[in-house]
Amino acid sequence: MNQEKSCIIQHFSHYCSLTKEEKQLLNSLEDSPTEIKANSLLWEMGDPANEFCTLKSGWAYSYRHLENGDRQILEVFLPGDIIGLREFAFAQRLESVRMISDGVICHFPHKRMLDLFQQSLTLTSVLFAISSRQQALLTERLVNLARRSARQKMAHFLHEMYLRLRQTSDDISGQFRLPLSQEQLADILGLSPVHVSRTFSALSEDGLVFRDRHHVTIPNLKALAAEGEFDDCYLTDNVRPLRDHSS
Amino acid sequence: MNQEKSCIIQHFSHYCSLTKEEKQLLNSLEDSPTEIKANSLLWEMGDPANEFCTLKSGWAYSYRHLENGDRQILEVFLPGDIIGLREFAFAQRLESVRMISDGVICHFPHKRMLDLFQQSLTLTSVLFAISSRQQALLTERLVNLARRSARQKMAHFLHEMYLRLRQTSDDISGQFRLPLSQEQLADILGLSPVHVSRTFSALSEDGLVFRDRHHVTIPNLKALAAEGEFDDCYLTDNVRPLRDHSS
DNA sequence: CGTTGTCTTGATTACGCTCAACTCAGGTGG
DNA sequence: CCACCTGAGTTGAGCGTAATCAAGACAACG
Repeated sequence: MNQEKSCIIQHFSHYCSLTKEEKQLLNSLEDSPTEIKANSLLWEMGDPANEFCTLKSGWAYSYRHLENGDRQILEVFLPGDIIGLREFAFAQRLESVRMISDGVICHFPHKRMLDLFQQSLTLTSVLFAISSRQQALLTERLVNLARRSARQKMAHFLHEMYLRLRQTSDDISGQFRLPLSQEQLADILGLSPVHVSRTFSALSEDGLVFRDRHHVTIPNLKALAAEGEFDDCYLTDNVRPLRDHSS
Repeated sequence: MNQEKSCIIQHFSHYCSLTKEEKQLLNSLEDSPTEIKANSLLWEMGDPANEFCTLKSGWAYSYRHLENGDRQILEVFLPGDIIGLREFAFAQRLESVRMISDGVICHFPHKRMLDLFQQSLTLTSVLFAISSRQQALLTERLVNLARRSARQKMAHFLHEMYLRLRQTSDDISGQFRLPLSQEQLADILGLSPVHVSRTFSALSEDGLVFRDRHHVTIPNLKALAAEGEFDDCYLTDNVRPLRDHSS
């Protein structure tokens, strides 16, 4: 197939084993890889929406601005993720998307969704499953934002990021790079940057998380999970591989 | 077709005009209407998930329990809504669902999704669009919970409910029945029941919302929108009717 | 070595929570 | 018909978590 393993194929393969034809179809969708600089805007709320993107490398986030100048980050995208899936039903972007680091994205016009729907029942199901998973992440973040203390929010978020990173990179044994400023963390967690700093200190004092610049160490994953009431069922357990009749 | 207009057909028709065959297919999916009592549980988190439901009449909500006994309500479902769409990719329920009022639901096994995917490109697209819209609602609630004051949360939520109700019931000119206790409102908005009461009083004093038991009056919709920074683009504007090539 | 941006630390403030008492409406039974 | 009970909603007092404001530390970079 392709020398450099397509990351969208890798992503889809998490859900279901794919036939050669399906892989080819997916490959053809990921056809225009574009390099993109850290901190640059993919699109802004209100822009016309007629494609989504797959993130081949780098990190990105979607966010919304509020009238008082606050900003809420909605999702953090990692390599392999699909960006803008949510806006399939809309003519305009509902949220802005910005790169965190340098990266490569591929464009995927909404129109071609219909090709995918027509040509493969399996891929249709998988795409639906991916959308479901994104919703589950969002729901979890909602609960996190609405109901938990600053400590719990931080603990939960760090745990989630650790698990998501471990799913693609092979084991990283309690350590990872988190290329987010404390201001960005604040915008994710619904806190002030100042309080993010304090919360990090507090977690550190209790030996739950250590951090040096953007390098995070989690000495005891279970302890962190307990602190953040983290339950990974929305991330891992139950992702069900749906199968085509014909496969 | 069907004497009593199927509410799922009505729902789908919002997005796209449907052929006779498509309507028949949809009708066949909504095959086992079941009466269900107020306050009864549709399912609980952790239950096996192999179907979703369409809500023919009555209100329902999905929620999550937290360890400290708090509860977060994730979504409020109105007649015509699809419940449990998010869990398509999962083997277990990620959230519990409970009826608010007496109602009627129809079951729709996940397996039959594949029939739908195979038989109609249009319906596949519309289902995707419905899922997108639900995500948009969820995202909006997330921003609301994370970043707004109690006043704004209330204002925003009431405005959203008003618009959603107006989309199905014909014009209700600033008044509607909101069959939610203040405890339920608190669980939706991430507030304490006590503070919901205070916030209602505050909004009342400023003439933004009047309320008698479960009857809500909004004298000035624009003022309420301003208070809650409400922007309806996620609800109405941009829902794009996607069309099948063949139609 | 100075500049810049990010992070830290301290002091003060405020929004919403908790606890508790009270009101009120609706329902029940004597 | 009235007395009582119950559950929802209201109001007040005090408290706590996190926000805000402001000053200082620190690292990276020119």
